[in-house]
Amino acid sequence: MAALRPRQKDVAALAGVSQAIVSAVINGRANRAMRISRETEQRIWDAVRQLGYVPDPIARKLAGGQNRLLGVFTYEPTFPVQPQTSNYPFLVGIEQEAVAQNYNLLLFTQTNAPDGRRTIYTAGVNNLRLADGAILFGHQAHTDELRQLLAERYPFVFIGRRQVPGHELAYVVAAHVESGAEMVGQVLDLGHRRLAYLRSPVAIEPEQDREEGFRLAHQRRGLPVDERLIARVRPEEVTPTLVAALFAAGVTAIVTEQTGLADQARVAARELGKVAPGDFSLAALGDSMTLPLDPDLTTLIIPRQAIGARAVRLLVQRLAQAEDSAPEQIYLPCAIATGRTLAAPTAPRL
Amino acid sequence: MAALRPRQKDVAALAGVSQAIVSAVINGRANRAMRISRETEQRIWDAVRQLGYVPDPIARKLAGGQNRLLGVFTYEPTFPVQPQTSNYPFLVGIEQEAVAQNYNLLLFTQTNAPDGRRTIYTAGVNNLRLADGAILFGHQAHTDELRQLLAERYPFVFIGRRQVPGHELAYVVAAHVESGAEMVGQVLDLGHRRLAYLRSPVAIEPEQDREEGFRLAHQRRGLPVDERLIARVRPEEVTPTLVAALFAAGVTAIVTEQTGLADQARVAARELGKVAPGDFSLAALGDSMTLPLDPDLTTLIIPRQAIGARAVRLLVQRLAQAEDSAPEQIYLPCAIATGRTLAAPTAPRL
DNA sequence: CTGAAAGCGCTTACAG
DNA sequence: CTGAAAGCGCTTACAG
Repeated sequence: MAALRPRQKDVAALAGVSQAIVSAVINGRANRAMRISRETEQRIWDAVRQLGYVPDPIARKLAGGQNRLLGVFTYEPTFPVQPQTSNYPFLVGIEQEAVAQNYNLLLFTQTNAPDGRRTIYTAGVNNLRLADGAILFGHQAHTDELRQLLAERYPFVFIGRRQVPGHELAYVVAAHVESGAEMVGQVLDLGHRRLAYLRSPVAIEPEQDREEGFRLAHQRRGLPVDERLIARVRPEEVTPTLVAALFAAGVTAIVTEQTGLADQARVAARELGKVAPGDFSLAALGDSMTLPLDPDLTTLIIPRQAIGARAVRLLVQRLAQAEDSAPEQIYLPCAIATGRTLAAPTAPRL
Repeated sequence: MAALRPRQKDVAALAGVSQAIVSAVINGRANRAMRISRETEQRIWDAVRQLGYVPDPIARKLAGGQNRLLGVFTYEPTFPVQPQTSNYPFLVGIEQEAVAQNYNLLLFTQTNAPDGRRTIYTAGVNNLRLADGAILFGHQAHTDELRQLLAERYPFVFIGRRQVPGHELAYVVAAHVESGAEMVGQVLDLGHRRLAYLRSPVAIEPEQDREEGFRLAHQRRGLPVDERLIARVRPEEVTPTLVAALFAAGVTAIVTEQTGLADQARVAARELGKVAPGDFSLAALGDSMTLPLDPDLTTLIIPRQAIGARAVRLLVQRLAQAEDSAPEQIYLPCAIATGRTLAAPTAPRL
C-alpha cells in the first residue's frame, strides 16, 4: 500500500520556490536569518496543505535536526496484562506532559530479543536512537546497557533511582528517604520510642531508601535505633508469634516498608487481640499498586503520575542543554495518606 | 570528549574495503548476491570490533524506505487517569502484536488542538503520516477526518465498527450481533418465551448491534419479538415498578444491553422478592470495564486484547497489500461468562 | 568478488 | 530576499 508521501521538493515545486525555503518556512526559521515575503510564505503553507505534506522525522533526524520523538523503554512489557501492577500511573503522567511539551511518544516494541527479553542494544545497535531521547524504567535494568548509553552520550532519564558505578545519571524518583523520615518522624513525635521496622529480605533501591528514612528520623531527634527491632521478613513470616515478640520487647509502633507487610502485621496483631491504633500504631512507608487500598492504613503515596510528568520535563530540558551538563536527580515528596492506624502510645495493657 | 562515533566508512578504511562491502557484510547480505572472501569478511568484523562500530538506525531507515512505525491515535487521552474505564486492554493486545510483527509504536501526543481536543489534521496536515500506518479508536471519531484519511489513502484500521457513508473502511470489532444472538439463543433454548430487553436511550454502534442480536435470535427460531418488552432506559430508571410491570406482562427472562442495567434490574427485582435464577433469568450482552465484575452475572466478554492484536495484524497486512485492495472488516466473537443468573423458566409463583 | 555512485528526505552553511 | 549545493549515514542498483 504505502501511499507515496509528498516531499519537500514537491511542496517547493508547487509553491514555485526552492526546497531550502520550504525547509526554512516549515521550521519557523523564516523570519530570522532569512526574511521571506509573507506572500511567499503563504504560498508555501498553501502547498503544504494542498499536498498534505508532513516532514519525515527520520530524514530530519539524520540531517541533524531533532524529530520530537520521546522514547519510552521498559524492561518489562509496557502494558502488563494487569493494569493494577503496572507502569500505568507513570504513563498517565508521561502522556500528559508529552502533550504539554509537544512531543510524540515512541514505544519501543522492536527491542525484543529472540528469547522474549527486552534489550536496548540488539546486535550492538542502540535502538533508542530512533528517538531524540528516552525515558527508561523497570527494575530489570541492565547496568551494562546503561553504561553503554552513558558512554555514547545518549540522552535519557530514568524513572527510579539507579546506580551506575563511576557515572552520574539523570533520574526522577520519589523522595523515599525524606518522606519516610517524615512519616517516621510523625510516629516518634506522637511519643513512640520503641518502633519496630519490618522490611523484605531483598531490598531494591526504593526500599533501601525507606529504611534509611526510618533511621534518619531517629537520628534527627537524637534517638537510638534498636537493630533488634528491624526484621527482614516475607509477608507470610509476619506471624502472631513474631508480633507478640515485638510487643514483648516494648514495641508500641510498627512501621513497615510497604503495605503488604502492614496488612500482615495487622492480621497477626488482631489474633493477639491487639488493634491499631488502640493497642499499637501502624504505618507503611510504601504504597500499594493494587487498587483496593485499605483506607484505614496510614501510608505514603508515591506520586507516580507527577514522576512521569517530571521525567518528561527533565528529558526535554536535557535535550536543550549542552551535551556535557551534569545530569540532574530529582526527588519528589510522597503524600501521607492519614489513615486511622496512628495515635499516641497508650500505657501497655498488662 | 568521547571521539565521534565511527561510521561505516571508518570501518571500510580500516579494513581496506569499500563502504558498500561493509554494509553487505554487516547486513548478512554477504553470502547471497555478492560472495566475499572469508578473509575479507573477517577483516571487516575485526575492524567493527576494534572501532566499536554501531550502525545508525536513522540512516538505515532513511535508506531503507519505511520506518516500521505503527501509529496509535485516540480521540480521548490514550491513558485516562482511571485505567478501569480505559483503552488499556486494547493497548495490551496492540503492544503484544507489535512485538510479534517487529514494529515500534508511535503515540500521537502532538495532535492536540489548542482547545485540548485531539485532531488528526492540524492546519490541513495529516499528523498520522509520521507512521507507516495507524490504529484509531475512540467514540468521538470525526467522520470528516476519516473521510479525508480515506481520500488520501492513508492506511489505517479502526477498532470498533465505524460507518463513513460512501466508503468502506478496515476495522476490527467484537461480533456484537452474532454473540448477542448466541447468548439470547441460549435463553430461548432454555424455554423462555417472553424476554424483556433493556437498552439505553442513546445507542452507539455496539449497542445497536446487540439489539440486532436480540432480534436475530428470535427470528432464527421463528419466534416473535414483543416490541412492548423493549425498554429504552437509563440505569436509574430501572425501578421495581418497571420490573414488576415486566413480570406482570409474563416476562421470565430479562436481557440487558450491558452490565449496568443488569445490576439495576437485579436490585429492583430483589425489592420485589424475586431472585435470579429462581424467579427469573438475567443476562447482559455487554461486559463491564469496571474491574469488580459481578461473578454471578451471565454476560458477554468482549475480547479487547484479541481485538487490539488483530487490528495490528490487519494493519500490517494492509501495508503489504496493493493500495486499492478492499478494506477488510473483522468480527471477533465474544466469550460467554456463564454466571448463575440463567436457568430454565419455572412456573410463576402466584 | 569488489568499487563508484545515486539516492533516501531532510538541514544548513554559503553564494548571490 | 532566494537558490544551488554539500552532507547526515546508510542501502542498493549498477558497473566492472
